[in-house]
Amino acid sequence: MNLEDVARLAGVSRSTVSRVINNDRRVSERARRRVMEVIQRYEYHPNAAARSLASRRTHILGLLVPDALSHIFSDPFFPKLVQGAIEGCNESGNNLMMLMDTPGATSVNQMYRRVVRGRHLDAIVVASSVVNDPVVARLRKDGYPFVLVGRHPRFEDTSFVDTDNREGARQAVSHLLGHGHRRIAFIGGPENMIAAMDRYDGYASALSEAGAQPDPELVVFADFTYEAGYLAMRSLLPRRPEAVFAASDLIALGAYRALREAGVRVPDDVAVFGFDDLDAARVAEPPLSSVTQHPEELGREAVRIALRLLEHPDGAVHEVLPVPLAIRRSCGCEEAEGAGALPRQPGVQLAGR
Amino acid sequence: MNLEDVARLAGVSRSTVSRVINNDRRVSERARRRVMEVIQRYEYHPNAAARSLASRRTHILGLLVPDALSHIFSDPFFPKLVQGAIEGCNESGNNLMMLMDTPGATSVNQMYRRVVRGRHLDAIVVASSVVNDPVVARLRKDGYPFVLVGRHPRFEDTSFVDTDNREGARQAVSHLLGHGHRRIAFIGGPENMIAAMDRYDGYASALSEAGAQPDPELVVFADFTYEAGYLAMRSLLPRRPEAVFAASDLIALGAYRALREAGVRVPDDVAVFGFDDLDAARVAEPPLSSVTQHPEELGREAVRIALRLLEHPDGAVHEVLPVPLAIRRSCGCEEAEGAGALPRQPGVQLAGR
DNA sequence: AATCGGTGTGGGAGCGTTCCCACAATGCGC
DNA sequence: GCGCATTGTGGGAACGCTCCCACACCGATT
Repeated sequence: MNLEDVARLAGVSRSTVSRVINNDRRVSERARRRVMEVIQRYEYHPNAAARSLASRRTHILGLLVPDALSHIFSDPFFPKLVQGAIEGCNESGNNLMMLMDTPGATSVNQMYRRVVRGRHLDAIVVASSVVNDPVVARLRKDGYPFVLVGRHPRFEDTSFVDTDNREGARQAVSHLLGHGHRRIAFIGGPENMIAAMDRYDGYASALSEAGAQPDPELVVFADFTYEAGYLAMRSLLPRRPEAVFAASDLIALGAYRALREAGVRVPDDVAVFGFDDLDAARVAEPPLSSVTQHPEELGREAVRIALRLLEHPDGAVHEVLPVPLAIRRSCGCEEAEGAGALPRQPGVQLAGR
Repeated sequence: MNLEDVARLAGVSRSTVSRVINNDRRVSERARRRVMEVIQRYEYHPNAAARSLASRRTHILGLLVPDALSHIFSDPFFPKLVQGAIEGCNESGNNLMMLMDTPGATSVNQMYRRVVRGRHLDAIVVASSVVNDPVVARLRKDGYPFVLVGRHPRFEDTSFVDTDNREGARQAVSHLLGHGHRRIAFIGGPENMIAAMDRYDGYASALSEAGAQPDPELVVFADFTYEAGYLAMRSLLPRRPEAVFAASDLIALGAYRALREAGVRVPDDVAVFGFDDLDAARVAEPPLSSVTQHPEELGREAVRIALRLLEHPDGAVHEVLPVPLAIRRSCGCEEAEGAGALPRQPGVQLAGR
């Protein structure tokens, strides 16, 4: 079943059918109706390959995520980002192709050749977040349309969406300062990740607003993981911080563990603030105050920007998403009623079989 | 840059270049060398659309995951599955397209039309897991190549990969029985999920091997979530179980919470066994014994089977992956040295900036 | 009555491959 | 020296669309 077949069955020409499909308005109502009828009856759908070949548009966007070796998929950030990107594609009639630099089998080089130079994609969303990703430079050189998730320090003319990491961190630390804490520790992510450093900058800027400055003794750069948070907190304990700002919830939860083992109470002895607002923050004990970010939004917006880029190739778009604080008990606040506690009613089905 | 250009530059015909690219052996060594040189120099890569159009192969596989409304992405299962599927594609020179039935925007119907009938894909991996998924019936009717992640109770002639849910559950419960427990509770997943019911069957079969049978009082069907586990455990507490087999680690961790709140010690008062062996199981307190499954393997194998299906369209493949137990402390065992405890050495960088 | 812009329609060319058939060149047995 | 596989090569047709140009037809303008 192809265009020609539909045309024959509807008694019109190939061109007319094509116009109907592409919503060209220069088609009589009568012709349009007859074509639509045939299309409906035979469940016709134009062949994607032929369409791409003729129109030079594949309606496929790529999403490049970091290599599998990293613990990247134990953090819900990427899954949510993927979900948002798929939604962004669905709402615009596009498709999402996953690109991942799996170790060994396919080098990023091979993948680049195959996918980018093979014209498989209309544009690409790069969610790699490491400062010196060679892919970015290459995409720029090839003039390939792409959008970054997470800003890039150089390359002002490159489009990106980002969470307002700096401002979120600043607010969180200001909040801790508001509780009267002065010795506020920082447990951060890898120093080669822009988002991680932006959060550090926010921490430093909140302190400086209060007339203080970061105490190197109270600052640790680690990984965005539970284990790293645990170890970092253990190393910080002897320095007697009054509060801890963790650059991710996973880190904060690892810190919880170290504090619990040391018999230190949260928030009474040490206040804790996280970043991400994962589900796990809500159900932690005590519920973890955290900076809210929405990776789904990041994904969805990145796709939208990529699509806009195809229409207006010049004109870089920079978009920064807001980061409200989710205030719970771990910072020392009384939690608002129902803000996150577990429900008390069973509401689950109790049954044998 | 296209085939013809390469041909001209190499002083051969279009056909010869095509043969070189497709590893056809009927090419002289001399011609092959000259063609390869040109390809290398200009970084030529064949146009995907043209290729698909002529060869009727897109080298794209689809991965259909359940709709976004579900909490599906807070469980690491799907992310890992996706990762495995990407690896499977990369190692075979294919690409992975994500398909998700996002609510509203695009109905599964539209997506089906666009992607399946538009010949966008060579085959599709269905990871939906609900018994009555209408997509499965439709794919069968259309004779479209597809592989299920998770077995399907009907449709014996449909290929699938699955975790050995029944056997994993059986072994876990046998293990608990081996510790001398008799009143073993079960907290399961949704009753319309095959995997969830397979785990229940394993539970029941372990009991029956021991001459017992499930006590309806001790069986709860819930969701694969932390909250559901928490609520289910609360409802079970009055029934005084000696042990609990949770059909997922998230459930088990929710149960931990309910037990802790009630002042019940694990494993001293109640032993707990989970399913999945998430990272979180290893770092839980006490470390959670769990049935190990590998969603990455599931994804990778599903892709391999899909590819095999393209070569041999008849001949359904059924593959069931083994599920070793990860024994830790929550079931009452002494944990093996280093089997999962958190490291004691800092090993993180301590620094200001 | 001749001219004009606007609207709907049809058909040819082209997108960049693969596949098939034709054919030249080579080596071999007789 | 001839036929005859075997090997390497070239070119046409096809894949199923989109895009562009040509043209028929209409009512309105001169």
